[in-house]
Amino acid sequence: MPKQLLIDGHSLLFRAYHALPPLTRADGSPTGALYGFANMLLKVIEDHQPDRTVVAFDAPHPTFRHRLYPEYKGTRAETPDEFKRQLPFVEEFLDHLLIPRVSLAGYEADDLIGTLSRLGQERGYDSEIITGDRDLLQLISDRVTIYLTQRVGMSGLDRIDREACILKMGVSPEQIPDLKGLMGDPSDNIRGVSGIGEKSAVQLISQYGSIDAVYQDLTLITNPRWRKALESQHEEAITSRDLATIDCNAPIGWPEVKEPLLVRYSEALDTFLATMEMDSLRRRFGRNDSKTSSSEAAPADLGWEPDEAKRVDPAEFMLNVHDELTILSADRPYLLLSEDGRLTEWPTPLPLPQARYIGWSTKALLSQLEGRGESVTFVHDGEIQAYLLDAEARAYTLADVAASYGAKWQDDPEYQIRLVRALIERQAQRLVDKGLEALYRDLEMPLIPVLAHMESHGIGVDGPRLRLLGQECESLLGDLQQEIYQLADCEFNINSTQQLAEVLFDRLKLPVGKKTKTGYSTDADTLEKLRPLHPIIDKMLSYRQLMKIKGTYVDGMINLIGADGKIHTTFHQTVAATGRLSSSDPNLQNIPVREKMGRRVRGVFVPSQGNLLSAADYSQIELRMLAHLSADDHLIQAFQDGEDIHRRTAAEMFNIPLEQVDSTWRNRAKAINFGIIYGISGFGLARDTGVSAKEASAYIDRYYGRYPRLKQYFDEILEFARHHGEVSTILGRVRPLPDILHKNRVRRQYAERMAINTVIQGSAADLIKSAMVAFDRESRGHRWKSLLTLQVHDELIWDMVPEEEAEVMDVADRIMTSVMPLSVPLVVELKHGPNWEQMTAFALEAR
DNA sequence: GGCTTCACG
DNA sequence: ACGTACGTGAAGCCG
Repeated sequence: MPKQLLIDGHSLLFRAYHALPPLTRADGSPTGALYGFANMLLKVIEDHQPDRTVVAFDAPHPTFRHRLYPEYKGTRAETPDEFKRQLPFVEEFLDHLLIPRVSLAGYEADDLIGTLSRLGQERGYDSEIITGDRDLLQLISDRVTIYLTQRVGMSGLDRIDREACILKMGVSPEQIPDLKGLMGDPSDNIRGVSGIGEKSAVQLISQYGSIDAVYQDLTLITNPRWRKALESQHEEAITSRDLATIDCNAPIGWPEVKEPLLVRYSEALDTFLATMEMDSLRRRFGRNDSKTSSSEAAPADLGWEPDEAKRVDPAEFMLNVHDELTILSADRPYLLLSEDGRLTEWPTPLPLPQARYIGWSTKALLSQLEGRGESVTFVHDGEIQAYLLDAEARAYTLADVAASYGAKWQDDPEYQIRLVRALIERQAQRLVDKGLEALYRDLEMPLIPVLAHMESHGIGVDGPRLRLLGQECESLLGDLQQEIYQLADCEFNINSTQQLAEVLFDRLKLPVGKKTKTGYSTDADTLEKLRPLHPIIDKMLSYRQLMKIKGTYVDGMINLIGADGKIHTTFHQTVAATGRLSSSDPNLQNIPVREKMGRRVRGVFVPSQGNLLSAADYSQIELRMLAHLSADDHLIQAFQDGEDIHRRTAAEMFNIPLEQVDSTWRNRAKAINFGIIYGISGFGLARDTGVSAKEASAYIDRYYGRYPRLKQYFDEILEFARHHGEVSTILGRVRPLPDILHKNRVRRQYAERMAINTVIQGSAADLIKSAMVAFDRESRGHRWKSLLTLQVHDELIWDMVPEEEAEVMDVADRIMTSVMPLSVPLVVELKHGPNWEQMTAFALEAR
């Protein structure tokens, strides 16, 4: 049965208006309600998958209300101005989506919705109605369902069918007008019978069935107060009931819906959203259908090409999808996918263990299968494909991607399997078109099982030692708390930045520093400046540090130790827009290392019994990558000479002999080198080094003076970005940069820094991922017991069998330094130890 | 759920 | 005159 979605426009807009903060455009005009409305609308369409959608609005001027009643709506609050001003935007938004909207002078949205549900029924449509107005419950039938918006928040709808209506209201849907006729409805200025409230009305209507039946014989009403009220207000009851009855015969026609897709993307819509400054919405549906089609955009010539020999003929590549022996198909629905990629049904043993499968979020599936001692080969993963096609989309579930292709959603496993296949096929073609198949097939796909193994192996944690560290923090925190209260001469919540600001800046009259959106900042930088002014600052800094350790690393991690005494992080392959991995639950890529106390957290990470931890980390990987990409002679020479790069930069920039560079100058040069990678600005550099902005700008000029090719290369990146709206890494990974030509300078410059940083950071990510895949391939022939367990951006860590270390690390070192030949040498530093804290450098025997 | 802070590369 | 360093994840506070 086809279904139509009927939306109560004002109701939804009001919900959005109240649920969201008063967002505005840069020029101050309000857009919060529009933004909320748009998101709710899209979500509802995505969730309900209707065949058509119509939005009904109350008449703009309810003067000629046909249901005659003088003060109709009189008690409703005045429509706020910001709300009214957004209505035209909402209408324009709907027009762009080609969603019909209806309104009619003298009629409320209720009547139009009632009429539309009747018209729909005549044409074979079921109706689902989205509203916050309970009056509409009277429309419920076996063909009509109501979804009520919640009173708080924006998400979540309450599905009301006949049974739910009886449960919620105490009467059946068709009895609602009679109920209102007795109890009234102040919000609609329906008076009802005074003296009869909700409880009484429900009792009367459920007992007698209707107002007419109640009045059939008032002597049957034994409650004298009810009888008197009913006797004296018969006319009132009838009028009120008629007022509460929705008119399903409003003089409107059946709106034509021309567009077969659920949500239609167009340039005009994109322009509209840009004007409204709603970039998250633009991304939500814009990107997948328009940008990718202009795909003659070649990846930037970045000086390094993927191995030509590894490239496949697109036809052969597509074969993986078409070869019905090897794929998951609707005829063989073995794999049931749910939203989060969880395996819900999988026969044992596997039907075709040698087959090559396709799927969605396959790392999660692999891990579960591994837990059952089975293994499969996935040749396609729709989530990874979607990420490579649009690294900014940020949501790649089957439902998200289906929606972006305008596909319908059905909560039916067999349908979803057909959908997976169709989407994977389509995305595979796009990957080929965009020149991304090598990155996809030779890097990201083979990386999936590598990550799955790392996750399932986990890393050992010394639980008792972690708990002990927690206790130590706790006792130190207790002391610090008392000292802080004493120095402040009052007790307050030290964890509250607001309360702390009050103590520091109001009570203690310390000078304020930078501001945040909500008040004065109390971050470590600000506190550091106040340190000499008051002894409380020192205590605060210690308190913050310990609190972080205890809260995030001790308490947070204790809960995540598995039954095997290990921690199993989750690596995310489709999160970071630059191509890096990320880690969560817990995040093992940000375990403290810089400060002494925090470092002790590292000490609780241990190898398996009898093993040691071994690590290999790339030295200065991003700067080396930059030297290669920019082909700057000076920078390349610096690395070829094997010097300390920051010292060398200081010497070059400040004209000091290499051996005379002291730590001050070296640190400045180091800050500049970092700044370069981040897409440097004079202000940012000044902020981080403490020199004046003017001085910082002068340093940048000197830097570019010394490394002229670098400046030229950055200009080339920006030029490319402006022409193509995206940049690419060394392996052709693409990041869209929609703001690169933005009229707002702040936004534009942010995009420019992203452009530069993404090429550098992303290329470094390509490199270490390549090394991981290559190492995995190489290690298969060796049957080592040592296993790779962690990746921290430029570092790999193994749970190492001591006897295997020399061989494993020799292979690792060789692969890491040679997997991607660059014009500068790659250097890997090796460390090992009994835990992650006490790691010492070691070198391999010369071979 | 947004804001602030802070841990890492 | 503006108002910025890049990329992440987690925790506590607050409305």
